[in-house]
Amino acid sequence: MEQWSGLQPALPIDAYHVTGRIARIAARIAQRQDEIFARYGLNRGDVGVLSALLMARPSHTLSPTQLFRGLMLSSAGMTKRLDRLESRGLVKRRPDPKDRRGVTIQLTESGRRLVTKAVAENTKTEAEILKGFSSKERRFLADSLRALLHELEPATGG
Amino acid sequence: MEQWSGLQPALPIDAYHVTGRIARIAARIAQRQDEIFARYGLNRGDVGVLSALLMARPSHTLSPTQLFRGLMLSSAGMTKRLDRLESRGLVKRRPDPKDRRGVTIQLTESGRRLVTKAVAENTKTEAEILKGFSSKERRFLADSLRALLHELEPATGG
DNA sequence: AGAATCTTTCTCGCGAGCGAGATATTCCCG
DNA sequence: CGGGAATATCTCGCTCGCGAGAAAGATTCT
Repeated sequence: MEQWSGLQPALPIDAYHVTGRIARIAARIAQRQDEIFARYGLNRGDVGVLSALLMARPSHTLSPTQLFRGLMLSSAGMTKRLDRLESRGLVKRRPDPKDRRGVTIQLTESGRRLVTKAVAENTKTEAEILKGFSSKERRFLADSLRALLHELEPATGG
Repeated sequence: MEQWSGLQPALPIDAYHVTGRIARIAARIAQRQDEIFARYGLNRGDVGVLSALLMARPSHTLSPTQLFRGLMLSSAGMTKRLDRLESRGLVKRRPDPKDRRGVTIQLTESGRRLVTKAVAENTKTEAEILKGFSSKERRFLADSLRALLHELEPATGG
């Protein structure tokens, strides 16, 4: 941190130096993810759904509502995504036994295998991005971003 | 899982603690921008074009190629954006006097007024996001993000 | 100069997500 | 218990951006 700060003269940091760069970085990361996931026939949204299900213990099951809220998507968009994923056999819709309006979305075994591979490759690639950062710098960055995210969505953590 | 504070040592930071948060923050910032710009009848892409033109001195003029490269858009997408903006009188297409294949896109006076207002309001809102950060923290964050962006697009400066 | 190649912009058709609203079910409260 | 409000999912029509490729003009090389 000191090493970077030392290089900069005392100019005030305007918000767009942060927000603009974040937008741009996010777009670049998204591009890379698109390339990687395309090798598995998936797009970023698909992987979002599948990996949310992968992390949902113990049964790899969530409701469409949980999914679209967690993934910042409309319910209409989620319906379409789930249609695509289900038609490829990566997830399975079942009636929710507790709520007859509802549906549960379960990751299939083939979905589990596919998303595991895609995520592993992406993780490897993302680690590259941070290779120039020390352990301390990473922690500071991650903590700052957590604070920023908290500013933007007070309810949740992450 | 995410309970630690910045003071606790020794937990390694995985890349997704950075990349995942950046993606999420970018999505939230985008949501806010969408709300603000919608009040002026604009979307984020429109503002990208208009503010690039606004910054293009001295004549507020750029080519479609400069625009779509700088804004990470396809040429097809840029054509459509420019169609929309031109039909509203916010920009004007003229033949490029130096290259008869080309076109120059010029911000109109009404476009200039509109984008100036929209950007001013957005800037005010974005400053709010960083209000919890000290001057040092802002600098660290901005510098880290610049380094990260440099990692992702080596050619350009951010 | 002429041919091959590159560049610039635009057209076409498609995919993905959104908002509005439909339908079925559950919750809340008198 | 019953009626209105809330919730869960889905359908429909729309917008936006993308990839592929067309058309016109510029550049390069011999």
